[in-house]
Amino acid sequence: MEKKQNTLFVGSLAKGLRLLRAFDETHTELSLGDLAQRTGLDKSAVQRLANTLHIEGMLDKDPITRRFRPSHAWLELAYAYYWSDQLVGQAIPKLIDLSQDLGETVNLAELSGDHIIYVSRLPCKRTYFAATVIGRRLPALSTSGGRAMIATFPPEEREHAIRTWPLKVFTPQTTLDRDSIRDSINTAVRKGFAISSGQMILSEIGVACPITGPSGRAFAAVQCSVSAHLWTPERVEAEILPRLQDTANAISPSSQAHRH
Amino acid sequence: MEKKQNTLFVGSLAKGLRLLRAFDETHTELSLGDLAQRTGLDKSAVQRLANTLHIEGMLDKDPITRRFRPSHAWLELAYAYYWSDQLVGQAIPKLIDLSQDLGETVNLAELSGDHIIYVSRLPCKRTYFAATVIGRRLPALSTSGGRAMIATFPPEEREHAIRTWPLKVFTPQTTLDRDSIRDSINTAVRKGFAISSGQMILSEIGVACPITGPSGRAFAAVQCSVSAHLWTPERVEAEILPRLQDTANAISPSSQAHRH
DNA sequence: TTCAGCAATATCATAATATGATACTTCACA
DNA sequence: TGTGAAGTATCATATTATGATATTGCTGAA
Repeated sequence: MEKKQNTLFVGSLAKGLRLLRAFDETHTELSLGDLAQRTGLDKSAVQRLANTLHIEGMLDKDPITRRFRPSHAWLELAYAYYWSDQLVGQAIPKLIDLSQDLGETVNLAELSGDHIIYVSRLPCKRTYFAATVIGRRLPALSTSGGRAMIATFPPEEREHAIRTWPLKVFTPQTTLDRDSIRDSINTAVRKGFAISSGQMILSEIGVACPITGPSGRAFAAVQCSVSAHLWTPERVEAEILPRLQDTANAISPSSQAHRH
Repeated sequence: MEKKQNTLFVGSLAKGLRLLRAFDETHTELSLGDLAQRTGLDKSAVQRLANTLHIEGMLDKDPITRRFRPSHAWLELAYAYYWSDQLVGQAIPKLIDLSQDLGETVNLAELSGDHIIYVSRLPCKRTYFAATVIGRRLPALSTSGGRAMIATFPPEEREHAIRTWPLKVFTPQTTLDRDSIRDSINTAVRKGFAISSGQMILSEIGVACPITGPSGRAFAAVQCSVSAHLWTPERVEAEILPRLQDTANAISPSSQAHRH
């Protein structure tokens, strides 16, 4: 079978993780066959691995359909994550204040490679389900939060990100033109925040401020989403931005190292 | 080494999962030695497994302290979980409405064995960090949500739960007396909701309504927490309960099977 | 600076463990 | 009742994980 590098690598464990990652927003319930297909693993291997994950409580098994689903243990992992991320503990009370103050949806996003990931979300109004779920990963270049963070990078890195980081179409308005993304980020460099419209969801305006530590480089951002039917970018800048910026400034990451 | 049952069980995978579970609220950053100690695994095994988890992106490694931490992938798993749990999608918009309406913290709890697990939390006021984190598991008998659910069980099962399910002290007011818990649950049977005081946090009042499907048996509950300094149980029942109950009734689980 | 002590990392012969082909069973649907 | 697809069980084989040991690198004390 495929030889995975050296003796410090446990292949069976890696394969088991592939089963877990086979589940996503469109694959919520998978049979053995589905799992084999999605992971590219042998039928017997999937059988054994899935059985192990089931016994260990990582997968629920529907007794009638025999299909597997993520178990509550997946939420327990998120629980452990939250305690390990100091920034979240720092930020949560201030985000609550902000969301109550603004009456609009407030998010905490962290940089995760070339994507952002929503770590905390406080919905204040009905929105799409996808806008309420934590753990969502989006291309950093396409989000106000990502642009706000990239704007804090040194120029060469900034340019490298603009040139090479991935893009993906979400709405007809999603910008795939890297030059206009560069303009947007340059504006963020000057102004200290980023605004975007309709990138992820049509008629949605996003505004974000970076959370910068002593180094000046941001690994996280506070973001606010509002409806373009009720707001204009100008009003967002006038009414939302000041408090958003105060909140971002008040959340200073404690001195310890950050994930990269 | 320890022989784990049959040939349908992949020991290495199970061991890898043990590493993941070694992280919790008080163990947020673990060295190889820590991991070996907490999992009871051999030093070499831990080295290989942790290395694998790191390569696969499940553990972040601090380059200077060499210690491991949960990675963003743990949130991605939560993300996948949310899409797989139909109840959450059903409930979220209604919970948002409710929290805006009440101006108080609202939670969605599901039954997970003999514990409840918080699946969705909408904090409206500053609270303890622990009260904002999803994935928290608590003994069902000690929470208003758990009692509300148990109250929907057939009498024998109810009694079995009251007699055997675990209890744990969280505050000086946490009830360890199963007779008084039985009283509380019996009240919930009659009234259709449960109220508790100071069980998890001092000076906190919790009120919960079960979410019942066609079978009449609940696997989830909507719960609201308020400060005992500002509320009395009577006022909670008069002012919060009606809207809480409406919300719980409006969230009917779709017909598919539930995790057990 | 040197040294001691500890933890992380690398190596390797061994056999235990995962492998995957195959056969059996169950279930859904015709 | 029959057919096919999917889940389940078995087993001989050698690949893969094992864990003892050696090496390296780091931290703090002398």
